[in-house]
Amino acid sequence: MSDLTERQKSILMLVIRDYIETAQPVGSKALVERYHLDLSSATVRNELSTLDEMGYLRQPYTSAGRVPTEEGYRFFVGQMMHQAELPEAVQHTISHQFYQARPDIDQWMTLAASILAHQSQGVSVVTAPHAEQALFKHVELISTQGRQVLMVMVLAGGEVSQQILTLAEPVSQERLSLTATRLNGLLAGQSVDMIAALPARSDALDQDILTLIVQDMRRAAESVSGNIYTDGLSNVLSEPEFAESDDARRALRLFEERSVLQDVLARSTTGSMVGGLQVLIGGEGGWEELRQCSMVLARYGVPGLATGMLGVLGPMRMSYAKAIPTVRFVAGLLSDLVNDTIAGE
Amino acid sequence: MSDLTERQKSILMLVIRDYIETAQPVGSKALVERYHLDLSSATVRNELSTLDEMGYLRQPYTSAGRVPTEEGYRFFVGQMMHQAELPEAVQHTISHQFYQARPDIDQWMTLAASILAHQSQGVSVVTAPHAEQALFKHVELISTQGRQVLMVMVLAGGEVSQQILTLAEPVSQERLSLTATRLNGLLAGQSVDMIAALPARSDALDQDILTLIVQDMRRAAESVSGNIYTDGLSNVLSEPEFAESDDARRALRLFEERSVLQDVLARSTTGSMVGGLQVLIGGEGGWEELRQCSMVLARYGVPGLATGMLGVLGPMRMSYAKAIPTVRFVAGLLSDLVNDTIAGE
DNA sequence: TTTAGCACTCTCAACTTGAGAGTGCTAAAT
DNA sequence: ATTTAGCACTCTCAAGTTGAGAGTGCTAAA
Repeated sequence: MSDLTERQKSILMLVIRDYIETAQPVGSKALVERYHLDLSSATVRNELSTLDEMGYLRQPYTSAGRVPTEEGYRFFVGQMMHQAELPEAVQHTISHQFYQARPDIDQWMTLAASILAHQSQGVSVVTAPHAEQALFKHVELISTQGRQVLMVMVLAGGEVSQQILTLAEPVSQERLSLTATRLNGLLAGQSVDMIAALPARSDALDQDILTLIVQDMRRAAESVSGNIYTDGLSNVLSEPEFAESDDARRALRLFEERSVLQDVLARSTTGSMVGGLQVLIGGEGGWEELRQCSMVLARYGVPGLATGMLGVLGPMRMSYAKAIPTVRFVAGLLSDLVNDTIAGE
Repeated sequence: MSDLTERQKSILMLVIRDYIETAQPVGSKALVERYHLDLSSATVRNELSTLDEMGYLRQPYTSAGRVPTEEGYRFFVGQMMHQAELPEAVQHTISHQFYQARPDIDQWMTLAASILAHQSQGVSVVTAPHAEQALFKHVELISTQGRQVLMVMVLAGGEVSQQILTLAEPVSQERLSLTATRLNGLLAGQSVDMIAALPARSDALDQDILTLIVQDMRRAAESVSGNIYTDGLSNVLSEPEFAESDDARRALRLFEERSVLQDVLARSTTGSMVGGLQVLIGGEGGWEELRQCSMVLARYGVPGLATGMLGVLGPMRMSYAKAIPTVRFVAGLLSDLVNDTIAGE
């Protein structure tokens, strides 16, 4: 399939680049003029026609200009993937923002989403780092009032979950602290399954908390990540392909009902993975809702310990030239942060 | 201004109700037919013309039907305010959802936002309950690795904040726990200002943590609330008045850049407050971005201890008949939950 | 006070039209 | 064997044009 002449390649790239900029079908004459090609429009026309037959381009209607097909975009991305690098100045600005931010996972995630959205002019998605296997680290019990207790649990990897529980009868803060200390000693470093397999505790309070801990850990394990951070949703509406309100609505909905999004991220180990990045074009993999969209995704973090995903979603003709290097760079940055925070020195 | 005859009132109500449903200017003939009035269209025409002069209605262009003015909506809402109640069946469904949800503030907020958005077909906004004055309750220090420490702080009222800090040199978990215990004893129940005024601690670690605690409490105090929960953003796009993409974009942006939203919520003690609810019509109070919008807002919680805001935003012709009772009911429900969780038995 | 009748106004959707851009093909030129 | 010029043809899109429909205000009669 890749038996393209050099000239064909460069024409194809130009067509796609032009279409990404203008969102207009691009014709032979315009191409020659705009890029000062040393060819006549007729020659270009012949080449376009060949590329059309090969499936890289198509005409939205008879005698209109050419528009890239999914195949075309795939070729384009393939070329792009290796060359693209973020300008150093931009790299510095971004790094700076991260190291200046308050050292808190929530802040980092928000910042990452914001940067991705701004740089790529698309919609960004970031999930918090998340351990494949939840390991218990610490629990804290804080009496708020009467029989209400706030339980704060920390997992190895830094995930924190909190929950309010109501006890059968009031318990003093001292007793809660003792219970917490006891459980911390007992459970440190254990996995959910190990904890679940523990023999029942004689103390009723211990047992209650234990049950809750297992519940919480299970929940933490099953969700890709409780929190998905997004930004740039309003960018969707500036794209001409979403001017027809109905498509835009569906896309927005996708982001509000996180479930679909979780699915996409979870299954995204499939697909063509190049250089740690993954580009899904036209909703590859069967997401009806994303048929006109592309995603640039990357996994970041420390494999086996704690990883998360991040990426950019945009129309098929999104600016890959910006999205790809940005996603790559931010993924690297977050990996470093996770590494510093969680893994070895 | 309110010297309207009964007939004028009922015609005005009908016009507005009709316009809210159809989004079309409503004319005299259609009005008579649709609501089987015992009047001729000519009579209605005269009344409409009077209402027009009084400033409750206006014509978008010569010889078109009538459309409500802001004044008109205000009248409509005034009438609505007292009568509207949520059907019992719906009340039960909603309560049920709350008591079935996991007892966790985050869950409750998300649920509230979701319910408001669905019921009102608008965009919902909910802020977490937040104490006017931050009182320290508890701090926990958890060593994650090397010199990295996770600090989890709980305020009276249940707000939890977490932050990662890097120490100058590694410290053992034992020493961290001791420090936490010491600080907990020292600071329990104190306000930021009291803590800030404390004499410097001799122990360097103590002092570092203390500084951080003050910082964190200050931050918690100044933001209306760190987290603003929203839902139903995609509903914006289904409204015909936002079909022109540019307005919709601006509205969406408003919700992404939380800063403006915070402002609106913070300043919203102004405005006509009836029965605990507040209805802002046409961006009353000078928010250019909200000129075509209305908001139904309520404060919930335990005054003086912990309160939050919740509300619905929609086009000026939003369904007040749904939004008002829903907001009122959910506010009551959340107040109960806050009360159960935080305040006295 | 209410109503019928009438002339008038204005919008909106449907249709028409012409310019512009683009194509494919063929035959000549390189 | 390529490349190019020329030409007839196709299709879209934006700009007018038009007519039906809905609505109004006014006047005069009930």
